[in-house]
Amino acid sequence: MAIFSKTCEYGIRAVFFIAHTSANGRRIGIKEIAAGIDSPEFFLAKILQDLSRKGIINSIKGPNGGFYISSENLKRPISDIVEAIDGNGLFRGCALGLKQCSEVNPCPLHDEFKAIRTRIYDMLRGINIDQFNQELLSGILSLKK
Amino acid sequence: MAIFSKTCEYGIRAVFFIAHTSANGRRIGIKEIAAGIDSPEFFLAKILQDLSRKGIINSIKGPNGGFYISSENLKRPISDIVEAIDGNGLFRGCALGLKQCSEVNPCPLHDEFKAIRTRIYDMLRGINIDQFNQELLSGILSLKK
DNA sequence: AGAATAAAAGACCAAATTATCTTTATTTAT
DNA sequence: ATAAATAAAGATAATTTGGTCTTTTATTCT
Repeated sequence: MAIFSKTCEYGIRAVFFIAHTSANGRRIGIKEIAAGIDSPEFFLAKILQDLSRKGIINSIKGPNGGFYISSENLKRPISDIVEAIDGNGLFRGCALGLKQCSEVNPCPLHDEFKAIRTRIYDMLRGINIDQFNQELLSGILSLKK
Repeated sequence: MAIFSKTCEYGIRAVFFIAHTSANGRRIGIKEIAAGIDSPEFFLAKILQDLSRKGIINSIKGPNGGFYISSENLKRPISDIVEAIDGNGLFRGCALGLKQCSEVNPCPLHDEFKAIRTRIYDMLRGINIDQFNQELLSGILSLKK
């Protein structure tokens, strides 16, 4: 198993791509995004519709329309995208799927994973979308396979 | 998304349960294990068959048969169970699903996740099944929901 | 107003995961 | 030998995830 679902992988990549290519209010269409991050177009459309409905990204219909990310949304941490798509299962809940697992009734892996979960959460919450723009622009980072 | 698949959650819980209840060569049947860890019996049977085939746990058919864990297998790290069931996707590969992601061509989350993946792997590799027995016996840890 | 453009929404399909039930093979005890 | 116990293997079904296509709605431009 991977860390994120396919949906979430595509979602994060698309958000970075939109932020990267549509800086200063310019919009970008679904076809171009899908090609840019190498994902199935119609599937990605569903994902972006969902993120748009949830207010994580922005969109406008019609000619010259497309997806973009408002300046407020650019400040969102990556954890917002992950939580919107995959929920908080990566950060909370028991690694062994036990409902009663807690501090007083810990599963065998409870303490070990507590630290790791916190670290993942802090990391994803500590960086926002905008922070990657410079690095993407300077060509250090890559979004395509 | 959770960290492990359902299959893996049940698998780990079952392995702990077998190790816990069948110390010194005693065997335990699938029904008892399923009840003990609160998992669907036939589904768990499949999982244990698989782990048995892969040599992670041991089993014997017939009267007084059942599952057990040899002393060598008790020394296995938890990572062996995870790798046998969920593969190494949690430890290796790109968090964003990019095939070309690497040190020289890193995805935006590459460095952040490198440390976390390593930590998860080291943790799961650093503790073996046997180590939990004492804690389970002393009642500190819990396997049932 | 009408045509063109683009996302939103809805219907559908495929594959993987999770789950259940039945039959078979192996071992033990009588 | 036979019966009983038990895991292994096989078949099938339900659910979730991943993916595709078509129709509708909103917007813009002429």
